[in-house]
Amino acid sequence: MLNRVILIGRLTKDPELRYTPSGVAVTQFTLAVDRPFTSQGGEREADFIPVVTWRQLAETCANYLRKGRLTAVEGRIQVRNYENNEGKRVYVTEVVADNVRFLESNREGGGNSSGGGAMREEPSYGGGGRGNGNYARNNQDPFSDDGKPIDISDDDLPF
Amino acid sequence: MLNRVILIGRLTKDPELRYTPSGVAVTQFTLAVDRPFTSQGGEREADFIPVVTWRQLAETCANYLRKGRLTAVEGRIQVRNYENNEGKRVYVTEVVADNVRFLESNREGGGNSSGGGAMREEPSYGGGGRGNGNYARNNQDPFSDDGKPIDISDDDLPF
Amino acid sequence: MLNRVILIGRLTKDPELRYTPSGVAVTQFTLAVDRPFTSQGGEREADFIPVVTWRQLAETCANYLRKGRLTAVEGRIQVRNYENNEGKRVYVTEVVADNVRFLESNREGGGNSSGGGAMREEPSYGGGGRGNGNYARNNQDPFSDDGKPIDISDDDLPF
Amino acid sequence: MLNRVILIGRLTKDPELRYTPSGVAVTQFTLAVDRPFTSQGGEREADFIPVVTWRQLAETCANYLRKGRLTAVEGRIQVRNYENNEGKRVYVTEVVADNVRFLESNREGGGNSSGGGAMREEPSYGGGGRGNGNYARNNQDPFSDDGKPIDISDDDLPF
DNA sequence: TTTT
DNA sequence: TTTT
Repeated sequence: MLNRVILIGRLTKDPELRYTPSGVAVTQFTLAVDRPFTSQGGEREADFIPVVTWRQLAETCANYLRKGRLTAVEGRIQVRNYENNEGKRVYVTEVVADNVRFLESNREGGGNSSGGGAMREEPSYGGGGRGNGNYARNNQDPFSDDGKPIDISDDDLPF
Repeated sequence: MLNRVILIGRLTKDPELRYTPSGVAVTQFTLAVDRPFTSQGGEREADFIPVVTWRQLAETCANYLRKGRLTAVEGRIQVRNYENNEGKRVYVTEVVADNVRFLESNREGGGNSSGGGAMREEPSYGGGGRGNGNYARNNQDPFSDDGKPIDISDDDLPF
Repeated sequence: MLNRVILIGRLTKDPELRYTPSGVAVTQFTLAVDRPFTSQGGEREADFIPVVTWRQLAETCANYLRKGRLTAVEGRIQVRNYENNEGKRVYVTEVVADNVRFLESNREGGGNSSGGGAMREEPSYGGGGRGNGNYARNNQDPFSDDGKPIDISDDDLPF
Repeated sequence: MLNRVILIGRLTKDPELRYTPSGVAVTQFTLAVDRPFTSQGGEREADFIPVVTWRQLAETCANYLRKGRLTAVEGRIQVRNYENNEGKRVYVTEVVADNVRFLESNREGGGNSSGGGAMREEPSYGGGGRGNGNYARNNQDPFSDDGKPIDISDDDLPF
């Protein structure tokens, strides 16, 4: 009934913009979120949390986010599942973002530090597809555990 | 740097209380959280989100939560991984709760509706283990995707 | 840049539906949110937090919420100010809700306990006014500190 | 029953560290949080939200936060009230923080941009007072509406 | 009575 | 000036 997540962390890589078959933009990235404590043995001090954004927000994220940038994400936890090529059901947990805040502007080329852009998704119930439709089916998918792309289809559209 | 989750949903089963080898109580359950929208084809309208609680909070949850109860959970997303029996690294995403609210009291036996108990974890940095130490190694683990118990060890203690 | 609030509490009174001069529905109510601890002297164990909802969500809240009902609210903190009749600037802090969950359905008349309704605001940027326009200017306003209605005007529309 | 706030904004002034009569550290500051939209008339595009921190967290905030710094705050909404010098009950709404993240390190003197410190409050139920006890009773209080200090006393301790 |  |  209620499902809300807020994260602040850093991108582990540059984000990856793709399009569904019907041309809807999707951007995925992973946030490294430092834990507030250290483990006994000193290991594992961050969680690596997959994030998905859709449509206009996806395009803005692809344009402005880069590896290492401090970023705030608001969204909800989604557990989707699909059948992998061995016929096994695989569960993927990710955060579907509806609000992303760029806490660090780009530093290269003189580096303004004037705040950082921002974006909030405006839900478009039944809106038409955007984007150019070139679905990068064979892209490396950082969320797949077997190095194969996850089939992101229009069925995965969050609304 | 910041990792906060708030969920309201219903338990898919009775919670499961176990103990780590050193005797720390752990309770796991899954929350079914209805999505605010319906999918095009009418399928998949809830997320099933695994939740873990530790120590005193684990024992309170095991005592008071039951299948179907409406429950609020506050915590953080954790991504742990372990090697399964085929030598493959498996990633487990779950919510480590530090606050659980029982939004429905028990209905059986006359059913008071007087509010419902509550529990907030008091972090005990370096505190001693509680519980009786009988680690139920062969219990069915609802989080495992292959029907085998996940090795929950003291390394998984969140603080 | 980010402003998110989640509350679970009980209504201190029935909600109050009004309309702005241009006919936009507004519903206000106060949530009593119990604190997780008791004060030394045993006093003050709840916060009383004013909540505002707009448009369709306002109408749904007015229809379904009642005094005493357990309710979850998601929104943002807003600090507005206005000049009172003594020419003094008064600051009003309230939660502008965009998501309200009814955690208890109505009990009277046989009492189904089958979940409770829910509502999420769909932001309508520049949308037309709804409602019948009868602005109850002389209604008792529970948020006013002097028994006079706070001038809720179209300037207060959150988007 | 549940009361959670997360804010990202900038300090409007340097924070102010004081001590209660029994020597407990308190730091107050105001966060300017930009709204995600602009008003019709172009006015009021930020909320100015008062924040209070206690004990160790208060001292860390006083040490590291400065006017203008981008800062994340996690906590709960608190509505306290006191009687002002005209015998009138005044209501003060503020966020009691238990987690503060410094999203910008200090820029002066070469300016590292290496992440920023952080602090999470460890609740000390019934713990003894810290600090040196010099309660600055006549300090200017930024939260007072009449230029007089609000009586922050040990009764206001959040636990 | 405010931040960038 | 409050809810259960």
